[in-house]
Amino acid sequence: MREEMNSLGFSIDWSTEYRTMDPDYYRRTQLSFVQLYKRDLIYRGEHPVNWCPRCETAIADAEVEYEDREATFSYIKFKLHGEDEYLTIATTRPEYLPACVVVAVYPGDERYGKHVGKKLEVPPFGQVVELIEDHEVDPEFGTGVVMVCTFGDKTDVRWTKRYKLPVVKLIDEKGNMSGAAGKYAGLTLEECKRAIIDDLRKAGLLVKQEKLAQSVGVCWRCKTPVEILTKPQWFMRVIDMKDKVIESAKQVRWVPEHMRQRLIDWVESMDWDWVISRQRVFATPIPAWYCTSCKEPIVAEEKQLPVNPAKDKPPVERCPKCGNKSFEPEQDVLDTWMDSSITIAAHAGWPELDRRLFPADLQPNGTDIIRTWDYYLLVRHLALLGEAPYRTVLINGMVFGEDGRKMSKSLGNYVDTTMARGKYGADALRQWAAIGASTGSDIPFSWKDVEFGYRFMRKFWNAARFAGAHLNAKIAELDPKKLKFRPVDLWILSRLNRLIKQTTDWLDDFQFNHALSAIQTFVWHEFCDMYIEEVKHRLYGDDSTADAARYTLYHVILAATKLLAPFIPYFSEEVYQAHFVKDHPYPSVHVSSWPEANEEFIDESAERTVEIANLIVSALRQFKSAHKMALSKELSSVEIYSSNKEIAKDLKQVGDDISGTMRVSKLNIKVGRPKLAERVLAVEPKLAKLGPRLRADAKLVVQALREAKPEILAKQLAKGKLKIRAGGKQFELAPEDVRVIKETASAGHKVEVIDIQEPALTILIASS
RNA sequence: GGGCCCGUGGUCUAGUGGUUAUGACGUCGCCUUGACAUGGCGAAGUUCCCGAGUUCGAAUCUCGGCGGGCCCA
Repeated sequence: MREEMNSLGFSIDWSTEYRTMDPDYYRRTQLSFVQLYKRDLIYRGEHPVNWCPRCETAIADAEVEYEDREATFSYIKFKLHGEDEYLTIATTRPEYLPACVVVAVYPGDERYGKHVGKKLEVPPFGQVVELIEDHEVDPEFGTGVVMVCTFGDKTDVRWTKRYKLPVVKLIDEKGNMSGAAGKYAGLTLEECKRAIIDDLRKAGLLVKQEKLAQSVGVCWRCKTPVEILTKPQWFMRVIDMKDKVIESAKQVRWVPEHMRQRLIDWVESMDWDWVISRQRVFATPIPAWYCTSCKEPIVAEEKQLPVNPAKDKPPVERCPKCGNKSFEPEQDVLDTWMDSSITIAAHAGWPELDRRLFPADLQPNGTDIIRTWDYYLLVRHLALLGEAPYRTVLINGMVFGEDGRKMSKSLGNYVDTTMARGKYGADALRQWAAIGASTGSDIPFSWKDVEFGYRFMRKFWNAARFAGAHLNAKIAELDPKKLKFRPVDLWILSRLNRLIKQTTDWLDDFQFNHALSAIQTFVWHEFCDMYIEEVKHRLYGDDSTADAARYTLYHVILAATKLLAPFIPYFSEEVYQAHFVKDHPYPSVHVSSWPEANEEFIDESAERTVEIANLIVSALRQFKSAHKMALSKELSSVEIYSSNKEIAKDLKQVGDDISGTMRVSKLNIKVGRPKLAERVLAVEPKLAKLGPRLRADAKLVVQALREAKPEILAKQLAKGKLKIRAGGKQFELAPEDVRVIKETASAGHKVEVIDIQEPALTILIASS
């Protein structure tokens, strides 16, 4: 486990590892027990508890899982006492008939109202119980008459409490029928159910049986259906703490936000105090003894801890209640959540609390254990220390198989981390985990995402290798102020600094998928596909700006390596060792400083200019592709036209980059339109501009623009303003309110034409 | 039955009221390009589950339905 976690590159300080079974740890678990006992937050009592008859132990609500099973719904006749009339009840648990203590109907139910208050005879023994009304009865379900038994389910527990009904202990700790079951005593629940149904059928009291889909509470460990029985147990008084816990959960930051609600819903739905004693062998001993005479519990003194009551002596000579001198040890042990729920305080050294470690900055866990891990941590630290143990709870989703279903061995959709890591390495796997789903969502395992992560690293490695071949020791020391940067350099540096800022913000927000995806897109598409291709001609030629390109390559790769370090720790370390460690004081990328966004490098003008240049480069690539030309094929002459003087002026600064990248012998950038026939295809509204201004009239204008002849609209627009009538009203549109879609004809001329619509550019390529 | 979440090309997925809906995988076509052909360029493919409402404008907000997941009863 530990080896696997290290292999996956988890950043864990193993020097603070603890084991809840070590005496030094369970001393603290017992101390928390003793302290809460003294403050009456832990008590011993006899209450209904969930009981697993196979494990023979009490279990907490949080340990009950629900499974859909098919049950048999039996309709059984109960005779009205002293009358010759019957009421029919429906139940899935006829074996509980001997423990039936009352029968209930919904208040005001017209079918049964006249019988309320009368007595009924419960088969097969004929005990006489009352018919009462209660709003919790569902009149639509079954016959609308329900038998209340001790205890068929949690509703029975509420009714028993509400009406102070007697408790019949019908089943024992092994799940067998007790003496209260009369002639059925000793049978298992299943045997008893069959025997009772047989007897009822013979007596003519069984009306019918039907199948019913039912959700059954089962033990999370062994999947045995849980029973409810009463037995003296230790409890923590959590019901009284509901408001405090909810208030505290509201103060904590939850990521994603809505996970807070899950915890609150869980707390609000709790009916019982937390049963903390378990009838198991291996766990933290409960530090208590009992007086053999009066059964008074004696809890250990703090200074005695840790104790094992089976071996150690109680802190008193005589029972404080009856004076008896002999004691017996508590046999039960503590719920393991009693250990795990103080981990944050224990980790911070509690009872001597190191305030640097408490509360914890982050509590990360899956959606499945909000009601256990997050809840128990919260309720226990609130009880012990009066404050929440964590500032932020980060909830991740569950990992599903490739088929989108929960991973399970029986479904065969199971992939373990060792297997996944073995094929493409831990860093490829980590990228899938980071990018496979947004934070908090369930995430299907995906080999193709793992492989994509692997391919990304290969791409980046090759780019770094390429750059490395062009770099030398002095690059790192170049003074950027003395370098002749070209706009493409300023563009990629600007984009890099935006990326640094964005990535940092996203990581602060735990949006790992956004952060990694932005880095990947930047590295692969902006840096590799565009920037590197656009500077090759400077690196190979005798260019006075080559050092600026080298400086840029160096710093982009270094910063990207650092940004990637949390995602792909092994790979970024390899890159750092291969290219950067020699120039830096830090021996590892993981102890180097996190990149800081430098606002001075954010250059909107360079971004605007180069993004247009990139459109032109892409257009020329598409042109070569469409004409089945090799990318390296020379283009003898290219002319680029823009009617916008500013754009034309900007483009002149990047003309050499375009021609160098796309192998253009003669590149001309011109203001105006080429002397070729033009056709206006459409004048389209920019709704983001027109909508807020025109409101309801926007629709009319859009309609009018669609119906008018585009040529005429464009002609008017060329004069500065477009006047249009729509719905009997006059509207005036400026050129920036619309987009004019044009097509330049090449037919009959010895050129090929490419139109770019936004911004409007026309590219002429001489046919060869 | 209740709460929370989700429904987006063939598959998985991003999407925060605004033009032509993101990306990956898959499919198809093309290109030796000087780090990467294990690469690049491009194409086809989406009634954004359905219906109503709010709005100038809805994948996005509201309500209802249908379907799914998780947690609980």
